[in-house]
Amino acid sequence: MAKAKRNTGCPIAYSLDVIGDKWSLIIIRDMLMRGKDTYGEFLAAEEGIATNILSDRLRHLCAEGIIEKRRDPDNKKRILYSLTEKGLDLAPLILDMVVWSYHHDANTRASRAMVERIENDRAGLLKELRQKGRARASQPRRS
Amino acid sequence: MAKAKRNTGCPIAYSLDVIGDKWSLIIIRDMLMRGKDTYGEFLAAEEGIATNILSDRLRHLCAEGIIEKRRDPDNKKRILYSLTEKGLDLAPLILDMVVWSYHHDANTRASRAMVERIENDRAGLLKELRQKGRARASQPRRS
DNA sequence: TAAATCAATTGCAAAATGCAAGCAAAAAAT
DNA sequence: ATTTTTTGCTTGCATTTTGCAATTGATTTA
Repeated sequence: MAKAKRNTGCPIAYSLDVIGDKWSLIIIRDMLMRGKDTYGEFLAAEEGIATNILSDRLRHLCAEGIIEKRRDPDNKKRILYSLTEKGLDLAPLILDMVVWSYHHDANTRASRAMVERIENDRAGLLKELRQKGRARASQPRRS
Repeated sequence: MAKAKRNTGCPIAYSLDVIGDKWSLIIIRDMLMRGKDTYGEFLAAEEGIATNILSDRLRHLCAEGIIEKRRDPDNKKRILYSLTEKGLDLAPLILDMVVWSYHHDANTRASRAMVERIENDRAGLLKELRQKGRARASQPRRS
Protein backbone atom coordinates (compact mmCIF):
# COMPACT_ATOMS: atom_id res chain seq x y z
CA MET A 1 0.00 0.00 0.00
CA ALA A 2 0.94 3.65 0.63
CA LYS A 3 4.61 3.47 -0.16
CA ALA A 4 5.21 7.21 -0.02
CA LYS A 5 5.49 8.42 3.55
CA ARG A 6 5.13 12.15 3.84
CA ASN A 7 7.27 12.18 6.95
CA THR A 8 6.64 15.77 7.90
CA GLY A 9 6.37 15.08 11.62
CA CYS A 10 2.75 16.15 11.61
CA PRO A 11 0.75 13.72 13.75
CA ILE A 12 -2.22 13.76 11.39
CA ALA A 13 -0.04 13.02 8.37
CA TYR A 14 1.70 10.24 10.30
CA SER A 15 -1.59 8.64 11.30
CA LEU A 16 -2.85 8.80 7.74
CA ASP A 17 0.37 7.34 6.37
CA VAL A 18 0.21 4.39 8.76
CA ILE A 19 -3.51 3.60 9.02
CA GLY A 20 -5.10 5.97 6.52
CA ASP A 21 -6.28 3.52 3.92
CA LYS A 22 -9.66 1.97 3.29
CA TRP A 23 -8.99 -1.29 5.14
CA SER A 24 -6.53 -1.08 8.02
CA LEU A 25 -9.03 0.31 10.50
CA ILE A 26 -11.64 -2.24 9.39
CA ILE A 27 -9.20 -4.98 10.40
CA ILE A 28 -8.39 -3.21 13.65
CA ARG A 29 -12.11 -2.78 14.34
CA ASP A 30 -12.63 -6.50 13.85
CA MET A 31 -9.83 -7.29 16.28
CA LEU A 32 -10.73 -4.70 18.88
CA MET A 33 -14.51 -4.74 18.84
CA ARG A 34 -15.39 -8.16 17.47
CA GLY A 35 -12.70 -10.42 18.86
CA LYS A 36 -11.54 -11.64 15.46
CA ASP A 37 -7.99 -12.89 15.23
CA THR A 38 -7.50 -14.96 12.07
CA TYR A 39 -7.07 -14.28 8.37
CA GLY A 40 -10.22 -16.23 7.59
CA GLU A 41 -12.30 -14.19 10.00
CA PHE A 42 -11.06 -10.89 8.58
CA LEU A 43 -11.77 -12.17 5.10
CA ALA A 44 -15.38 -12.91 6.07
CA ALA A 45 -16.10 -9.28 7.07
CA GLU A 46 -19.23 -8.02 5.38
CA GLU A 47 -17.25 -5.24 3.69
CA GLY A 48 -15.56 -7.90 1.57
CA ILE A 49 -11.82 -7.34 1.56
CA ALA A 50 -9.83 -9.07 -1.18
CA THR A 51 -7.29 -11.71 -0.24
CA ASN A 52 -4.31 -9.86 -1.67
CA ILE A 53 -5.26 -6.60 0.05
CA LEU A 54 -5.84 -8.37 3.36
CA SER A 55 -2.49 -10.11 3.13
CA ASP A 56 -0.81 -6.84 2.28
CA ARG A 57 -2.45 -4.94 5.14
CA LEU A 58 -1.65 -7.59 7.73
CA ARG A 59 1.97 -7.50 6.64
CA HIS A 60 1.98 -3.73 6.75
CA LEU A 61 0.34 -3.54 10.18
CA CYS A 62 2.91 -6.03 11.48
CA ALA A 63 5.74 -3.96 10.01
CA GLU A 64 4.35 -0.86 11.71
CA GLY A 65 4.15 -2.66 15.04
CA ILE A 66 0.38 -2.35 15.31
CA ILE A 67 -0.37 -6.07 15.25
CA GLU A 68 1.62 -9.24 15.85
CA LYS A 69 1.29 -12.71 14.41
CA ARG A 70 2.00 -16.12 15.90
CA ARG A 71 0.89 -19.68 15.36
CA ASP A 72 -2.15 -20.82 17.29
CA PRO A 73 -0.85 -23.20 19.99
CA ASP A 74 -4.13 -25.15 19.94
CA ASN A 75 -4.79 -25.39 16.20
CA LYS A 76 -1.33 -25.27 14.73
CA LYS A 77 -2.30 -24.64 11.15
CA ARG A 78 -3.87 -21.37 12.19
CA ILE A 79 -2.11 -18.04 12.54
CA LEU A 80 -3.33 -15.73 15.25
CA TYR A 81 -3.13 -11.99 14.95
CA SER A 82 -3.29 -9.72 17.98
CA LEU A 83 -3.05 -6.02 18.67
CA THR A 84 0.11 -4.63 20.21
CA GLU A 85 0.00 -1.78 22.71
CA LYS A 86 0.40 0.58 19.77
CA GLY A 87 -2.61 -1.03 18.13
CA LEU A 88 -4.66 -0.97 21.32
CA ASP A 89 -3.90 2.73 21.59
CA LEU A 90 -6.03 3.23 18.49
CA ALA A 91 -9.14 2.40 20.49
CA PRO A 92 -9.97 6.07 21.24
CA LEU A 93 -9.92 6.79 17.50
CA ILE A 94 -12.30 3.93 16.81
CA LEU A 95 -14.69 5.08 19.52
CA ASP A 96 -14.67 8.64 18.16
CA MET A 97 -15.62 7.31 14.77
CA VAL A 98 -18.54 5.44 16.30
CA VAL A 99 -19.78 8.62 17.97
CA TRP A 100 -19.28 10.76 14.87
CA SER A 101 -21.06 8.31 12.58
CA TYR A 102 -23.88 7.86 15.05
CA HIS A 103 -24.55 11.58 14.97
CA HIS A 104 -24.07 12.12 11.24
CA ASP A 105 -24.89 8.93 9.35
CA ALA A 106 -28.65 8.62 8.96
CA ASN A 107 -28.15 4.97 8.08
CA THR A 108 -25.90 4.05 11.02
CA ARG A 109 -26.17 0.79 12.85
CA ALA A 110 -24.24 2.06 15.86
CA SER A 111 -26.36 1.45 18.93
CA ARG A 112 -27.49 4.24 21.16
CA ALA A 113 -26.38 2.19 24.15
CA MET A 114 -22.83 1.96 22.82
CA VAL A 115 -22.67 5.67 22.08
CA GLU A 116 -23.94 6.51 25.54
CA ARG A 117 -21.38 4.21 27.07
CA ILE A 118 -18.65 5.92 25.05
CA GLU A 119 -19.86 9.35 26.07
CA ASN A 120 -20.50 8.60 29.73
CA ASP A 121 -17.83 6.03 30.57
CA ARG A 122 -15.13 6.48 28.00
CA ALA A 123 -12.30 5.68 30.37
CA GLY A 124 -13.95 2.53 31.67
CA LEU A 125 -14.74 1.25 28.19
CA LEU A 126 -11.21 1.93 27.00
CA LYS A 127 -9.81 0.04 29.96
CA GLU A 128 -12.07 -2.91 29.23
CA LEU A 129 -11.10 -3.02 25.56
CA ARG A 130 -7.45 -2.90 26.49
CA GLN A 131 -7.77 -5.75 28.96
CA LYS A 132 -9.57 -7.94 26.44
CA GLY A 133 -6.99 -7.12 23.81
CA ARG A 134 -4.12 -7.95 26.11
CA ALA A 135 -5.73 -11.23 27.10
CA ARG A 136 -5.86 -12.23 23.43
CA ALA A 137 -2.25 -11.28 22.85
CA SER A 138 -0.73 -13.29 25.69
CA GLN A 139 2.56 -11.63 25.08
CA PRO A 140 4.92 -10.45 27.76
CA ARG A 141 3.41 -7.24 29.07
CA ARG A 142 5.61 -4.23 29.07
CA SER A 143 3.95 -2.37 31.92
CA MET B 1 -12.52 9.92 -5.21
CA ALA B 2 -13.88 6.88 -3.36
CA LYS B 3 -16.91 6.19 -5.50
CA ALA B 4 -17.75 2.87 -3.92
CA LYS B 5 -19.53 3.32 -0.62
CA ARG B 6 -19.68 0.16 1.40
CA ASN B 7 -22.84 1.32 3.11
CA THR B 8 -22.99 -1.44 5.68
CA GLY B 9 -24.13 0.82 8.51
CA CYS B 10 -20.89 0.19 10.37
CA PRO B 11 -19.67 3.47 11.83
CA ILE B 12 -16.03 2.70 11.08
CA ALA B 13 -16.79 1.85 7.46
CA TYR B 14 -18.88 5.02 7.15
CA SER B 15 -16.10 7.18 8.53
CA LEU B 16 -13.58 5.61 6.19
CA ASP B 17 -15.86 6.03 3.21
CA VAL B 18 -16.36 9.72 3.92
CA ILE B 19 -12.98 10.89 5.24
CA GLY B 20 -10.78 7.81 4.81
CA ASP B 21 -8.46 9.02 2.09
CA LYS B 22 -4.97 10.44 2.20
CA TRP B 23 -6.00 14.11 2.08
CA SER B 24 -9.39 14.95 3.56
CA LEU B 25 -8.17 15.00 7.16
CA ILE B 26 -5.13 17.04 6.17
CA ILE B 27 -7.50 19.72 4.86
CA ILE B 28 -9.66 19.46 7.96
CA ARG B 29 -6.56 19.71 10.15
CA ASP B 30 -5.54 22.89 8.34
CA MET B 31 -8.96 24.39 8.89
CA LEU B 32 -9.40 23.28 12.48
CA MET B 33 -5.91 23.64 13.89
CA ARG B 34 -4.26 26.19 11.65
CA GLY B 35 -7.05 28.58 10.76
CA LYS B 36 -6.68 28.09 7.00
CA ASP B 37 -9.73 28.79 4.89
CA THR B 38 -8.76 29.26 1.24
CA TYR B 39 -7.76 27.01 -1.63
CA GLY B 40 -4.39 28.70 -1.89
CA GLU B 41 -3.61 28.10 1.78
CA PHE B 42 -4.53 24.42 1.56
CA LEU B 43 -2.39 24.10 -1.56
CA ALA B 44 0.60 25.52 0.31
CA ALA B 45 0.53 22.77 2.96
CA GLU B 46 3.94 21.17 3.35
CA GLU B 47 2.52 17.78 2.40
CA GLY B 48 2.02 19.07 -1.13
CA ILE B 49 -1.44 18.22 -2.35
CA ALA B 50 -2.02 18.40 -6.11
CA THR B 51 -4.46 20.98 -7.46
CA ASN B 52 -6.84 18.46 -8.98
CA ILE B 53 -6.95 16.36 -5.83
CA LEU B 54 -7.52 19.42 -3.66
CA SER B 55 -10.34 20.58 -5.88
CA ASP B 56 -11.87 17.12 -5.82
CA ARG B 57 -11.62 16.80 -2.04
CA LEU B 58 -13.12 20.23 -1.38
CA ARG B 59 -16.04 19.34 -3.63
CA HIS B 60 -16.43 16.00 -1.92
CA LEU B 61 -16.28 17.47 1.59
CA CYS B 62 -18.91 20.03 0.58
CA ALA B 63 -21.12 17.27 -0.82
CA GLU B 64 -20.81 15.36 2.44
CA GLY B 65 -21.74 18.42 4.47
CA ILE B 66 -18.40 18.60 6.27
CA ILE B 67 -17.35 21.98 4.90
CA GLU B 68 -19.11 24.93 3.25
CA LYS B 69 -17.92 27.48 0.73
CA ARG B 70 -18.83 31.11 0.23
CA ARG B 71 -17.29 34.20 -1.29
CA ASP B 72 -15.16 36.32 0.97
CA PRO B 73 -17.17 39.50 1.68
CA ASP B 74 -13.96 41.51 2.13
CA ASN B 75 -11.87 40.23 -0.78
CA LYS B 76 -14.45 39.15 -3.27
CA LYS B 77 -12.19 37.19 -5.57
CA ARG B 78 -11.52 34.81 -2.73
CA ILE B 79 -13.59 31.80 -1.78
CA LEU B 80 -13.74 30.95 1.91
CA TYR B 81 -14.16 27.42 3.19
CA SER B 82 -15.40 26.71 6.69
CA LEU B 83 -16.23 23.67 8.76
CA THR B 84 -19.86 22.79 9.39
CA GLU B 85 -21.00 21.32 12.69
CA LYS B 86 -20.44 17.90 11.14
CA GLY B 87 -16.90 18.93 10.31
CA LEU B 88 -16.27 20.44 13.71
CA ASP B 89 -17.42 17.15 15.23
CA LEU B 90 -14.30 15.56 13.77
CA ALA B 91 -12.15 17.46 16.25
CA PRO B 92 -12.02 14.58 18.77
CA LEU B 93 -10.68 12.30 16.03
CA ILE B 94 -7.98 14.80 15.16
CA LEU B 95 -6.94 15.17 18.78
CA ASP B 96 -6.75 11.39 19.23
CA MET B 97 -4.44 11.19 16.24
CA VAL B 98 -2.20 13.80 17.81
CA VAL B 99 -2.00 11.79 21.02
CA TRP B 100 -1.45 8.48 19.24
CA SER B 101 1.29 9.85 17.01
CA TYR B 102 2.95 11.59 19.92
CA HIS B 103 3.26 8.28 21.73
CA HIS B 104 4.23 6.13 18.74
CA ASP B 105 6.00 8.25 16.14
CA ALA B 106 9.63 8.70 17.14
CA ASN B 107 9.84 11.56 14.65
CA THR B 108 6.73 13.44 15.76
CA ARG B 109 6.58 17.19 15.96
CA ALA B 110 3.52 17.18 18.18
CA SER B 111 4.31 19.27 21.24
CA ARG B 112 4.24 17.85 24.71
CA ALA B 113 2.24 20.87 25.82
CA MET B 114 -0.47 20.16 23.27
CA VAL B 115 -0.67 16.49 24.21
CA GLU B 116 -0.93 17.35 27.88
CA ARG B 117 -3.67 19.84 27.14
CA ILE B 118 -5.54 17.18 25.17
CA GLU B 119 -5.14 14.66 27.96
CA ASN B 120 -5.92 17.00 30.86
CA ASP B 121 -8.44 19.38 29.38
CA ARG B 122 -9.96 17.62 26.43
CA ALA B 123 -13.41 19.11 26.92
CA GLY B 124 -12.11 22.64 27.26
CA LEU B 125 -9.91 22.35 24.19
CA LEU B 126 -12.74 20.90 22.14
CA LYS B 127 -15.00 23.74 23.18
CA GLU B 128 -12.38 26.27 22.20
CA LEU B 129 -11.82 24.69 18.78
CA ARG B 130 -15.55 24.65 18.18
CA GLN B 131 -15.94 28.30 19.07
CA LYS B 132 -13.11 29.35 16.79
CA GLY B 133 -14.53 27.24 14.00
CA ARG B 134 -17.98 28.72 14.39
CA ALA B 135 -16.57 32.23 14.42
CA ARG B 136 -14.93 31.56 11.05
CA ALA B 137 -18.09 30.12 9.58
CA SER B 138 -20.39 32.99 10.50
CA GLN B 139 -23.34 30.92 9.53
CA PRO B 140 -26.63 30.77 11.39
CA ARG B 141 -25.97 28.65 14.44
CA ARG B 142 -28.23 25.72 14.98
CA SER B 143 -27.90 25.46 18.73
C1' DT C 1 1.60 -40.50 1.13
C1' DA C 2 -2.69 -38.18 0.25
C1' DA C 3 -6.22 -34.98 1.43
C1' DA C 4 -7.72 -31.00 3.76
C1' DT C 5 -7.20 -26.54 5.66
C1' DC C 6 -5.50 -22.08 5.96
C1' DA C 7 -2.69 -18.31 4.26
C1' DA C 8 -0.84 -15.97 0.66
C1' DT C 9 0.73 -14.93 -4.32
C1' DT C 10 0.12 -13.96 -9.29
C1' DG C 11 -1.79 -11.86 -13.48
C1' DC C 12 -4.61 -8.71 -15.23
C1' DA C 13 -8.37 -5.04 -15.17
C1' DA C 14 -10.17 -0.93 -13.01
C1' DA C 15 -9.85 3.00 -10.21
C1' DA C 16 -7.41 6.57 -7.63
C1' DT C 17 -3.51 9.56 -7.35
C1' DG C 18 0.16 12.64 -8.99
C1' DC C 19 2.14 15.95 -12.17
C1' DA C 20 2.37 19.61 -15.71
C1' DA C 21 0.06 22.62 -18.29
C1' DG C 22 -3.53 25.53 -19.22
C1' DC C 23 -8.29 27.72 -18.64
C1' DA C 24 -11.90 30.86 -16.52
C1' DA C 25 -13.97 34.31 -13.74
C1' DA C 26 -13.62 38.20 -10.95
C1' DA C 27 -11.04 42.21 -9.37
C1' DA C 28 -7.48 45.55 -9.81
C1' DA C 29 -4.53 48.33 -12.58
C1' DT C 30 -3.74 51.02 -16.56
C1' DA D 1 -12.62 49.79 -21.71
C1' DT D 2 -8.87 46.87 -21.96
C1' DT D 3 -5.15 44.52 -19.91
C1' DT D 4 -3.10 42.21 -16.04
C1' DT D 5 -3.25 39.73 -11.85
C1' DT D 6 -5.15 36.84 -8.57
C1' DT D 7 -7.55 32.87 -7.37
C1' DG D 8 -9.75 28.64 -8.13
C1' DC D 9 -10.26 24.95 -11.00
C1' DT D 10 -9.98 21.54 -15.30
C1' DT D 11 -7.67 18.48 -18.61
C1' DG D 12 -4.53 14.98 -20.38
C1' DC D 13 -1.57 11.58 -19.36
C1' DA D 14 1.68 8.69 -16.43
C1' DT D 15 2.06 6.14 -12.18
C1' DT D 16 0.32 3.79 -8.26
C1' DT D 17 -3.10 1.44 -5.74
C1' DT D 18 -7.05 -1.45 -5.49
C1' DG D 19 -10.12 -5.29 -6.89
C1' DC D 20 -11.12 -9.82 -8.75
C1' DA D 21 -10.31 -14.68 -10.17
C1' DA D 22 -7.45 -18.24 -10.23
C1' DT D 23 -3.72 -20.57 -8.38
C1' DT D 24 0.11 -21.83 -5.30
C1' DG D 25 2.47 -23.03 -0.93
C1' DA D 26 2.84 -24.66 3.59
C1' DT D 27 1.34 -27.16 7.41
C1' DT D 28 -1.67 -30.51 9.59
C1' DT D 29 -4.58 -34.29 9.73
C1' DA D 30 -6.16 -38.72 7.95
